[in-house]
Amino acid sequence: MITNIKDLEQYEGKTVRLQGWVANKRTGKGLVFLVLRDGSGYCQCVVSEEQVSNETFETAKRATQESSLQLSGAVIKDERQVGGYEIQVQEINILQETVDYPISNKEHGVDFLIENRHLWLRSRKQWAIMRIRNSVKYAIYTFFHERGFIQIDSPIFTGNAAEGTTTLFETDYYGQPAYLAQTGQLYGEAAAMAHGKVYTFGPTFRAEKSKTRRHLSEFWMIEPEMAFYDLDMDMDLIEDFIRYIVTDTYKNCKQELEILERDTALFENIGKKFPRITYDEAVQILRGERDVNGKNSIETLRDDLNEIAQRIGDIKEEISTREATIQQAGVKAGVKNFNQAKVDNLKNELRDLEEKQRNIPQWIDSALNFTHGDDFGGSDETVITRLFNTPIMVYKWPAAIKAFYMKRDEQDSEYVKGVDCLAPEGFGEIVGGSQREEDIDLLLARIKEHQLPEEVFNWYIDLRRYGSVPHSGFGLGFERLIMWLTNVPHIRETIPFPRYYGRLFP
RNA sequence: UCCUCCUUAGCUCAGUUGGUUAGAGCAUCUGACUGUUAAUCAGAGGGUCGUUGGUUCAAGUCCAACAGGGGGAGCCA
Repeated sequence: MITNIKDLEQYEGKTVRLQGWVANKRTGKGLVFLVLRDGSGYCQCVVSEEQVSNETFETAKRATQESSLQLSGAVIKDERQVGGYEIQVQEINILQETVDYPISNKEHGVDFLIENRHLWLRSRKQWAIMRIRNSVKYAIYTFFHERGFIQIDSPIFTGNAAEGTTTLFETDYYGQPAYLAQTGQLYGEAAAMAHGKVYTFGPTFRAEKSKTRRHLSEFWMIEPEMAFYDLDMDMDLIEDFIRYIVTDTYKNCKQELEILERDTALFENIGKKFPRITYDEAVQILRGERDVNGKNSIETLRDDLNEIAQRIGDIKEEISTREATIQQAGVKAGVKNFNQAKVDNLKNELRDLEEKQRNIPQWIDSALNFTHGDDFGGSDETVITRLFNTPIMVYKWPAAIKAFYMKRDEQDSEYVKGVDCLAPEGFGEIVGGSQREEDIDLLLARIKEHQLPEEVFNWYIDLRRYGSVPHSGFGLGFERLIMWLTNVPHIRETIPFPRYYGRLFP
């Protein structure tokens, strides 16, 4: 019988049989340490020359990184180990000896790793990220199921370019043009009129030639839609939803978050009420005209700049000291190499800092000169959310920069009842939502204003023709959410096989 | 589409104002070491410096074009 590594605690002191792959190997005299992974976890397996046959010991020495094997041995409790247990090996049987596995335990560049994504998924951090992705997906289903929502699938082939703004993938659909869906929202609205509360959760496609760490061509979206919900109810739901996901992840993915070295401040602050501010207030905060918790956006940025300049000075000094050491006559090879490695690392850090040093003045400039009525850019969102330690809700947006289906504010018709939820620590937008326009005449007027083809929206307009009700919803980018929770630097790491501009394989 | 940076060993990167035979760490192989956590130490092998053209006595280094990639803007989740 085969045991999973995650279940080892049930077998302390007993002999078990494991199967998996060699994640890492270290050797000592008369000893081989194999770190085995089996998909469920990691476990160090010790092969001692004194305790096994010569044949078994030779086999252990032959086991290279990523070789597949089966082994049996006794389960020993050992607090020092990652899973808390290790195996005293008795027998090993190699299934396949791996030669020249491309990914080592040392650092690699993003491009190389993406090229080897099919193998990279085996790595520890990637393993943790995919498990969190799975856990969050399950939590999303649970959250909505517990609240009486029905999960509804929207089509992937659509005939209309929904909001008319973004570039879509065009394809041939039995001789007529069709587009890969960029949102399921309009279909969600139709389903909400059938079920009351629904949500879609599926892949969406954008053909923008974006090359940034926040964009994918194919990504997953969660889009709830609720009949008889106004904007306030929508915001309440967003807040409950985000808090539920974050809390659930903290509770169920402890080991994974540890592997990823995720700062836990987010999880400790998530119980606090999310501040709700209007777009106008957000603009004041951005321009530095209004402080948040005693912090001013512009001053914070200037402090950052000073700190960076300070650090750059320190690094340059350390580099010249170490280089002087290397230059000295009669320096031992070990000392020389050690210092050279330090210098290389420092130079890398220096490059990152100098990039920031170039960027921050632009951020300050963008913040100070922000024009009321514009949409926030990436840096603006960073500047605002840096001042908060919980997600924030920005609502009441200028109508001109939002989609045609958003309902106008009754008191202030230049604004719409839309909301963006921005994640803290500088992360930026994760949710965009709104109350929808339910009046058929107003909706028709908006479609005209936005110069959208009315014919393709006929079915959508029907929803206002027959029993129209106030309703609201929001959209959440699944990968953005995972990126925020795991704090990985690049969205490409949050999906098993990323698709983005220029990338179709593996 | 625009701005910016990069391309040197299997991987990550040094390589100064152009100047002898191209440098390191990791990985691989050999050896040393009773317990390592990305182990460490000693040694060995491993290169058409992205491609093409130009300047020069001499090009990894300077210039041009092209290709590939990173980051960002726009757009967005």
